[in-house]
Amino acid sequence: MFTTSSTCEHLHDVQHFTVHDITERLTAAKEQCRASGVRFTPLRQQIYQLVLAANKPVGAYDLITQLQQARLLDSDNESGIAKNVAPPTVYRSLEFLLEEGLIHQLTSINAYVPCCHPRAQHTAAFLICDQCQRVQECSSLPVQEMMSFAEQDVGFKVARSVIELSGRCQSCQ
Amino acid sequence: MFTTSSTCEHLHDVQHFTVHDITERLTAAKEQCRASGVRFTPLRQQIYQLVLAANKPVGAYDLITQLQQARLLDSDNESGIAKNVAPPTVYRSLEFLLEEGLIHQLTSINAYVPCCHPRAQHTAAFLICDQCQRVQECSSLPVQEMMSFAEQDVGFKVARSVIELSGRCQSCQ
DNA sequence: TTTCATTATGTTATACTATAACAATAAAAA
DNA sequence: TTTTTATTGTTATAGTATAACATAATGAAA
Repeated sequence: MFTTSSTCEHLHDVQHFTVHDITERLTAAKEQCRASGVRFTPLRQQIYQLVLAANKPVGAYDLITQLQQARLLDSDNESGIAKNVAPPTVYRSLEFLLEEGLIHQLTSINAYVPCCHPRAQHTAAFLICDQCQRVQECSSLPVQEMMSFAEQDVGFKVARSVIELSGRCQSCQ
Repeated sequence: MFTTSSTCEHLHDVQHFTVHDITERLTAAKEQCRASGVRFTPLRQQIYQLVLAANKPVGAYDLITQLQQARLLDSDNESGIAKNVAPPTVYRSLEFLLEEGLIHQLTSINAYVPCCHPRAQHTAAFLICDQCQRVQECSSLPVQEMMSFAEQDVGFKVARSVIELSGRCQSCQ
């Protein structure tokens, strides 16, 4: 976990967490939210957990399906009828998690992954393997240079960035 | 047109073409297609023209609307009833134009812009102004470095790239 | 030229992604 | 408690994109 490449200190697999890792992350997230005075509600925790537990980028509608199944198994529910979970429910929580820097959005594939270094908003690039679905997050030099190019050389004030490279990861070649 | 920044030889506004520029582009595109043995059909030309003429990134459904209006004005059409233009019609032509390298897709805003240097597939970054909608295309050093970082340092074989920075352009600050 | 194969476009239907608007509920503050 | 605020539920719909099959136009072969 938190694989550190020999050539880049800021390159990480964003998935394939152990149960222990997930627990750790959840605890850290709780603390972070408490510290910044925002509410890490059960729903938000649950969705964060689902994003962490997935071994690939997860879509909003995947999350809806999983939430419905989870609610189906709830002790309260004896009817066996799935409670409907509507899109706004997950999109709002995803937005919260994005704002807290706990997850990243992969715009090019309409999916979400955990942030490998939860902290204040930061720019990152993502390497998305078409084959194994693995995602590597990278906030190293070339990313910084791209930003400084835009801001310093071009005079462009960057508010949001989408830097996503798709292809084949090393182990899939 | 083809604004060249003093600090970067490969930074260009992708829009605001004169009528003359558009004609020139169309001619060049015809020649390019003829040379590579693909068919630059009237529909494809028309859609390319619409993308060139727009002074901002244009969405697929914008193009559908414009196509419908254009067909409404056709000499043949005396009924005054708009012929329906369905999504596949424009998506297929957009795909063609992308493959020929005549346009770029802006994934983060679901829109399309002309390529400022039509040629074989190339990697480019885009600076998208939230305010004036202007888009600058950039294939300069930082972009190259990002690619070489992925390929050389990480061993990731890049097939497609989405590099889009949104914010405020210099003149909008 | 006629026939055949290929490519392009038309057409219908639908899948997928995301948000608006308002109601109900739960938590925090007064 | 009462009031206020934040969160979640609910319904409806907007926006983006593609599958599948029919028709038409083009280019190549006979």
